[in-house]
Amino acid sequence: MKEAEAADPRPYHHGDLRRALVEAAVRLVEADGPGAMSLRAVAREAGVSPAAPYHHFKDKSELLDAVAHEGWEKLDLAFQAARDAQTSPPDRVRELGVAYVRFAMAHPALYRVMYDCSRDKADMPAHVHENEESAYRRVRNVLISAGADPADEVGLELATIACWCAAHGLAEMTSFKQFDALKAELGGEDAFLRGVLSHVGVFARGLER
Amino acid sequence: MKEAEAADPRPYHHGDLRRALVEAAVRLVEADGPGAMSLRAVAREAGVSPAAPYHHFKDKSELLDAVAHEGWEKLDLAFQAARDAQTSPPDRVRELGVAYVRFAMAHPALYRVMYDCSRDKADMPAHVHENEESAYRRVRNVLISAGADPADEVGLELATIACWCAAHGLAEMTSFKQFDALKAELGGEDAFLRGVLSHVGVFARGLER
DNA sequence: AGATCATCTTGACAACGTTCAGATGGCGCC
DNA sequence: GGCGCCATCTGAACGTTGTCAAGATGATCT
Repeated sequence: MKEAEAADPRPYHHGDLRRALVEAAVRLVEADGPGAMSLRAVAREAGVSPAAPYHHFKDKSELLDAVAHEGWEKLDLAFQAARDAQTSPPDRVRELGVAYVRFAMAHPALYRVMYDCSRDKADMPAHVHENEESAYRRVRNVLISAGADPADEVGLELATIACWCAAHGLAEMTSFKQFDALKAELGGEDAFLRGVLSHVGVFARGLER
Repeated sequence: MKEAEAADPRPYHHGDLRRALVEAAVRLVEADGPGAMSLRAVAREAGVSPAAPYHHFKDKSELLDAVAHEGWEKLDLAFQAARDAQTSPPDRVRELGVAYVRFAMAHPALYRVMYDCSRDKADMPAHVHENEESAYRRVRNVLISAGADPADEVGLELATIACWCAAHGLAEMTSFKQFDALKAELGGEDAFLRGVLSHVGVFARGLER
């Protein structure tokens, strides 16, 4: 085979399996859900034998890690867009949250894989992925540019975590509840998302103003 | 076999399989994680053949539904305790959140199953489980007793959703990040949880007071 | 007692993850 | 330029899983 699949160093025998496998995996995950993604199906899709993937990934879970990595990169792209939008800094925090939830709604299966992988690697103490970390930093920086005090390490971290939690919670929630009535009443999905994200302050009642 | 397993109507042949299966399933899930729970292992644990469960559950997923149901009931118990605690109504909202997260931390695998099941049944339009719904109502009622306006349907629902999202997000987060440094700095886990839940107000900056 | 019906077992099937011995072919070395 | 090496891929196999169909078992009702 001399297909010359337009890969930079034109590395292997096949063209560039590994890349082909990851792409096939992402496609299958997004099409039929994470549960339906079998190693054999991925190999089939890529046109290789069921054992071929084992020369590029030690495990099925390592393939899923690669899929998750792809997801974090896409999320980072969505963040970039929201961060560059021309809104006032405080609004930008909220818009980042909206962008996050919209990403999860656009790629529900991918989103699930991203978090499943994080969970399964939680045994290592204080381990963080690069991409996961970069997304975290991005939120943190927007908070600072929105007026948070960079010197208050603890407060800043708590705020970042809180943002993340609310956005992640809402993202998961919208994946199995439609809230159609609410959305209609509020005049659209965006209004709904902003509404929820704005309202989380209820937890703060009685503390911290 | 005439074991007479102390079941109310002493219903079946075996004693009360179904109950035994659900309990074995919960045990296995909590012990080795949701992924390690196989139908055959559950049957083995209960001392029956691999096909026996199919007379009580149409699917593996239906067994998992039962496990999830068990989980929602346990969560409801934890809520009950937090709701009956002698705290001022506004604090009670936050303590409900803390109780929720503590439940998730105490039963991480069960918690995961609860949400995986909800997700997988999201195809039905506007379908809600009874237990899921009851937990939802409970939060809503505490919000009302904490001073929320019961007449403002939309606002109340948004607030309930927001509480839920923040708590669920934090619950998931703590399942794969330890936050040990932060907890130490704040003087304990409870302080950490309260800190995050109190801080979610950042999303509200620029909107809603 | 004898029939009925839910309950449980046996045995089978396809699909899966994973492994291992061997085929294949591109690359550097002489 | 020929040769050998080693990464890459194949084929076949093993054990396990979810699921199903056909038969055995035994409690319950008349």
